[in-house]
Amino acid sequence: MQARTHVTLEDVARAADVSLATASRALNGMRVTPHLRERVLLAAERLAYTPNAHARALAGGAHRTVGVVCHDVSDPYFAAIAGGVMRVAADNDLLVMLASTFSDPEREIAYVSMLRAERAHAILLIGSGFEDLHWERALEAELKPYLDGRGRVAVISRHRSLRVDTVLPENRAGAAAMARAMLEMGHRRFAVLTGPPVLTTVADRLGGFRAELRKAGVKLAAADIVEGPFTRDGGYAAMTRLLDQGTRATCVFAVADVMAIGACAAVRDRGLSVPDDVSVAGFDDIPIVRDLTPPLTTVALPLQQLGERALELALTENPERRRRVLRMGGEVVVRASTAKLT
Amino acid sequence: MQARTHVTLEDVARAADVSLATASRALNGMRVTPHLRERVLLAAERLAYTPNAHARALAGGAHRTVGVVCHDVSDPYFAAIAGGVMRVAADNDLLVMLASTFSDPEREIAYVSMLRAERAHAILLIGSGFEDLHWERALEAELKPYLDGRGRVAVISRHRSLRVDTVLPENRAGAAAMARAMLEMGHRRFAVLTGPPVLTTVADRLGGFRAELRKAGVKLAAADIVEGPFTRDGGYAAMTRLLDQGTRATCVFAVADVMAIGACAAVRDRGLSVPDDVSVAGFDDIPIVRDLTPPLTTVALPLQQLGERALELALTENPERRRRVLRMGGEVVVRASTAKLT
DNA sequence: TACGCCCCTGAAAGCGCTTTCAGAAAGCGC
DNA sequence: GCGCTTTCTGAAAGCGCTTTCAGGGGCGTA
Repeated sequence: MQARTHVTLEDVARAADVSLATASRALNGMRVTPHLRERVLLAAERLAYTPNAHARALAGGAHRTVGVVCHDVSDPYFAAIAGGVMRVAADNDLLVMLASTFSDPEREIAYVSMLRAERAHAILLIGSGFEDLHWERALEAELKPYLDGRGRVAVISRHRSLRVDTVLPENRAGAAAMARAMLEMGHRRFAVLTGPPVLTTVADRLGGFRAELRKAGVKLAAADIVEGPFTRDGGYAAMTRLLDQGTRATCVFAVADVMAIGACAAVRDRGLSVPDDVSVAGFDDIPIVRDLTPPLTTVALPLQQLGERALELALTENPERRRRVLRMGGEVVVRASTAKLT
Repeated sequence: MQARTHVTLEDVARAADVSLATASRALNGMRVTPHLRERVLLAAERLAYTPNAHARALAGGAHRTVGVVCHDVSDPYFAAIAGGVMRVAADNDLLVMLASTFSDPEREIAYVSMLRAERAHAILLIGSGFEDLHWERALEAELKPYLDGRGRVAVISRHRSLRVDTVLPENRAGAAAMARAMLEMGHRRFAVLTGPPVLTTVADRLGGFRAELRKAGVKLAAADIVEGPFTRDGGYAAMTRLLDQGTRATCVFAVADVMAIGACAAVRDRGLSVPDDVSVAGFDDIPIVRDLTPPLTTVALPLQQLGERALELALTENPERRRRVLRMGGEVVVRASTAKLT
């Protein structure tokens, strides 16, 4: 698209018979005689002029672009968050560059590098956060110019040492609350369907749940923690394995709703019932879960708001240059996928 | 982010004690004495140099960026398509600029303009297509530089006159097939939950369904076509209205799965049963619908592939400069949300 | 009518990179 | 060892825009 096919400011200036400088000023709303301004605007309109964003950015003009990195836009969790980001972006006339890493840390770094090359105004990392200091160092190095500046990065997830503004879902507390809720409902035998443990999000949810059980003196056998990819099918497979090994759990906690959905399907496919034979709980409260049968008990996160707040955070100056942390969500929503044990 | 905080090629060249030109060549893999190349690469590494994508684009170098415009990323339909786009983008080292219009045609045009300003390699319009020639003219004007070039635009949806490469879901044929399937199951009284009629996608689905009924001599009363926003809640509200007005339909066809999901909820909330009291069918086959109870009968679209093919289309040269049209999907998948009428 | 001040316009520099164009260095044959 | 060709390197010219810096015109004041 770099062919001679684009109208330039010079073309407009010539058509309006003014200098380049004047044309630029007219287009950018600076003081120009109304008469000339009109001529320029008209010429621009007639020629269907679109300023070259690259030239503008290069010359130091405004360039309204933000970068967002997530695992997978097609996952309802990220889609919902992205929805919030998009809303704020639209309100601020920002163009969003979205990248899916498909959970590959290398790709995450590569994308951040590309966003840096694009000189994105702000960078948002959603659900990043790997339990890997080596990786975090690399990310930090990549993010350097942004970190030095005035806080134009925000993350949604916990990072071990990265000093950036954070919107933190209450993963640990939420999972703990879920454990408490299930204990109160009389459950004593649990199983957990977990995702890749290198993700801090997973670690926190699993950790919070376990800790609370331990506090209550309830054991969680290693065999009852089954790991799988962070997807519907991952949940299905994990639950199937659990069933295969003849688990005695009465309550299964999946660290993400999408996994819980798969788990429910697996239970049903065995001819068992949720919640009569086994209670299933999830995490996230993605929109669809209230329309399932039975509707899913889960830990609610205000997903759209997560995205909104994160972008707002990245967009507002941070004069004190201190890491701002916004904790959100974490309430247990009990629906019909979990039953009281009598 | 335009402060003096970024390392430039000049810095690298100086550090490596070579000229700018040599540094550029070394970094871009052109012929340079191995000895010098290594020095440059090392210097670049040490300084954490990231080329300025704007400068590069401006100077005519490669700039790997594509623009995607959709209604709302958080909608499962678009999310799934976007997933496909992301996959192909990742394979091609492309950065994706994603914009949500929230179904506002003005905003759609504004975004295309921004993408044009960014000199995006390719532009993808997903589910665009308004039944509004005035709008289409404006869009065409905005897209001009891309249309003149060698086919770097693709759309997923039908446009009336826009001459661009198209990945076309079989909306009309799919809806017709659904009508046939329902007729074969014995239904004779129908209702349709429809979206904004200005969307060609909606028009085609509604049109295909109606035409097939008419062909079979089955009437569809105007009162039995209820319109609502293209969302879960829109479907819920529409179905509620239908129920309120005492519809006698035995089968309700929603022009989108998300609406069908809302419709099912509305039916249940009335204490009625899907499919015993009323059959519900949708369109799209978004991933979640097979996990609903009952699983949703729908017209299947290979959503992810839609996105993949569209981007591939936009990325491949089109020497003959003819509009390429790829028709996809449209098979009826009968699940348990629809019942035979005896 | 003449002088000074202020605002507006135009020329030009530069943002960071790629690429052309010569010139320098190196390689070859005789 | 000389002169030619063949590489490879460095200087410089843009890419399209914003912005500084003077200069010029219009106006107010005496």
